[in-house]
Amino acid sequence: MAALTIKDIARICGVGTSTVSRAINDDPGINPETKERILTVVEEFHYVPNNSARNLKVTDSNTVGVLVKGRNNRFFQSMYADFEQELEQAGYDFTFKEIAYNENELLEAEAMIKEKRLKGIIFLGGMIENPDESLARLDVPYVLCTVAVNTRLAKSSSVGIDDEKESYKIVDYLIKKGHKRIAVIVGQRRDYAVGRRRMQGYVRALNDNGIIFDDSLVIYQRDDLPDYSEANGYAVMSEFLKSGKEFTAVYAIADLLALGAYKAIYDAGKKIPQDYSVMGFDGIEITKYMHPALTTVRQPIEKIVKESVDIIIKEISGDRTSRQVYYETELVEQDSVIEIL
Amino acid sequence: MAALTIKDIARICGVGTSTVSRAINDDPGINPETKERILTVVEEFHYVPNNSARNLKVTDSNTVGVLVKGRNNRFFQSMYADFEQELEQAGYDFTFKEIAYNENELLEAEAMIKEKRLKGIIFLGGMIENPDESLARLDVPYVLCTVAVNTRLAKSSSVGIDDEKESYKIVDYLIKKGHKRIAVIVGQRRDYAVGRRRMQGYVRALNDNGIIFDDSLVIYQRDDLPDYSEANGYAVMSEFLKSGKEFTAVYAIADLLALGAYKAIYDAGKKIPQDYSVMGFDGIEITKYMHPALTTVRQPIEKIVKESVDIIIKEISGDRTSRQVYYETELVEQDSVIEIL
DNA sequence: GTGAAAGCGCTAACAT
DNA sequence: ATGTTAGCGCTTTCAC
Repeated sequence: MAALTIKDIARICGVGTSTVSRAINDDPGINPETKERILTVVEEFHYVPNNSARNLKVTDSNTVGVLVKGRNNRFFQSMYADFEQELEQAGYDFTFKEIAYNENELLEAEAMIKEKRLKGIIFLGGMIENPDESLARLDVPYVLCTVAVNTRLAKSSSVGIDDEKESYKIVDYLIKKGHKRIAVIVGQRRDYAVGRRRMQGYVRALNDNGIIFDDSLVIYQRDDLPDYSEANGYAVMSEFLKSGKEFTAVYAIADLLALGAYKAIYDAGKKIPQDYSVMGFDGIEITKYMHPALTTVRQPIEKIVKESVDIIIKEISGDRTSRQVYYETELVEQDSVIEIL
Repeated sequence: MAALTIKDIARICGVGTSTVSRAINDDPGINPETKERILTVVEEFHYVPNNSARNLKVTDSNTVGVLVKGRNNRFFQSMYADFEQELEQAGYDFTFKEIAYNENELLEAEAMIKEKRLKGIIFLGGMIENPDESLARLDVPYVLCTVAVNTRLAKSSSVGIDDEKESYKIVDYLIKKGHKRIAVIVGQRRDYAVGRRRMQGYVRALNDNGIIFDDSLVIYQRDDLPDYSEANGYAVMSEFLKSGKEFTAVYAIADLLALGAYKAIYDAGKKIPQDYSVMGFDGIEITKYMHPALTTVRQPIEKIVKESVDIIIKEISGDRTSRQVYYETELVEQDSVIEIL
């Protein structure tokens, strides 16, 4: 049961290793009969090539990596199928890698690039500081897809939405529906990524509508529960309801938080939207199945993915122009918001 | 920007490659000063070792692989964190790999084993025919974790639940609550995996309680929608409701299907549980946040994961006894079932 | 404590 | 069309 190598197959078939290599890699310059004979043996002995050896040797991989910050993030996971499809259609192989929030995406990216000889890499999610500088040392083109950054980008391509602006849209919508006391479930206290941007949009919308910002309506996620989870939304909303603060609407900066908030509100014996209107952010599929269906803004993930792939391919093909593309979200009016007054 | 190799670092530091290797791998037999000097250079030049080369050379990996059948399966994803924790605690590295439903797990397993020099592999989910035979050629120990099989296992270790029995439990519970006309949302028409087993439990529970099986109450998932998804549950339940069949409870063989069914029922202007009781299967977290919270059976994922890891470690350590462990689910009585009559 | 050198399994020149 | 061979970048004896 010792692992078979290409040499073993070559010996068994009485051919050279390169011929075996040609057979298993669909190389054109090989006699079809020889090929078939070899493949039969490969099949019979269940020979499986060692990818490490192949990766080590191969110079021209044709593979694009997708490096996802955060395991188990439903929003990003909903994009995987699109990435697969787009990359496949463009003739690229792909490899996904999910890393934990506390892992360093830059190191991981470099490791992936070397290990798999990537042609390009797409960063999905997370927060990268000064990408123009920190990512400059990558050997291959990269695209930041829904990645939060703290600087204006010049050299780094990016695709996503403007979180501040879209957040503004939500709050403005609630205000237009007559809401003045709008609670908001934001990130953890020191969230400098999307949570912060969405919070900023909230504040600006209030200001523009002449509503004084009341920080007692700001609900921070707990740091002892998973970020952006139902459990976190439930915990903080339950607590907030107990505080007795007056409000007519609550805006959760992620749909799953809203789902948790729903339960907290029901537990308190209140009704949505009659007692409290609720809005979310992201537009994940589950919002349709919530009861009542959650009014939210939907990120155009198909467009975001397609553009990310388009850019990485252009860059791989030599066009190193960096582009920053922002898409608008779509306001999905469902049943969780009521007009008041 | 050409990729740095260990040779480059060695040259820069004026040492041999093996010394660099020792430095980056925390090898004990190295002068601490030399080590520090090398690591400084490594840091400065952002040298990242090539994992393919390392994997190729290394014989003793200490890595366990987890091969997941099905991308984006929320039930399995909820187990990842536990796997990580258990394996880490046991001193093993791990690597996850998700493959599509139509990919061959056996081939993929062999490739993984070779590429990463795995010490053992855990199959998560899916359906494997005749594992005793088909998996015999793997070079390393393996455990089937929540994998459906069509034979009695002798050589293959497995951990999971008895789907038939647990399904029986659910239906029996509904019957004890007075329900006689119980619709069931099952797998696609030719599902030979867990869907089939759960269906069998449904039938047996009816029989044992003297209720005649009525196949017009069996609702098959559509094959043009994702398996076990909210969308599928919604679509088939909507259709079923239109048919006007009489029933008082519906049992969905997966929680997400139940979530879809909820919406279908609401859309029809009916109430849960007053008009229809609903039960699910799996006990994923979201069931707590559904409205009303879904009564379901919860798979003891912590136990399942822990036992899987324990077994693989024992087998790796030389104890090749094969074990088949079945856990009971926990009936989580929430608010979606009402007693009738 | 450190360096030289062999070789992991494969692919890609280069011969033939 | 096929075989021989050189290395990809690393770890690991084995000398020193």
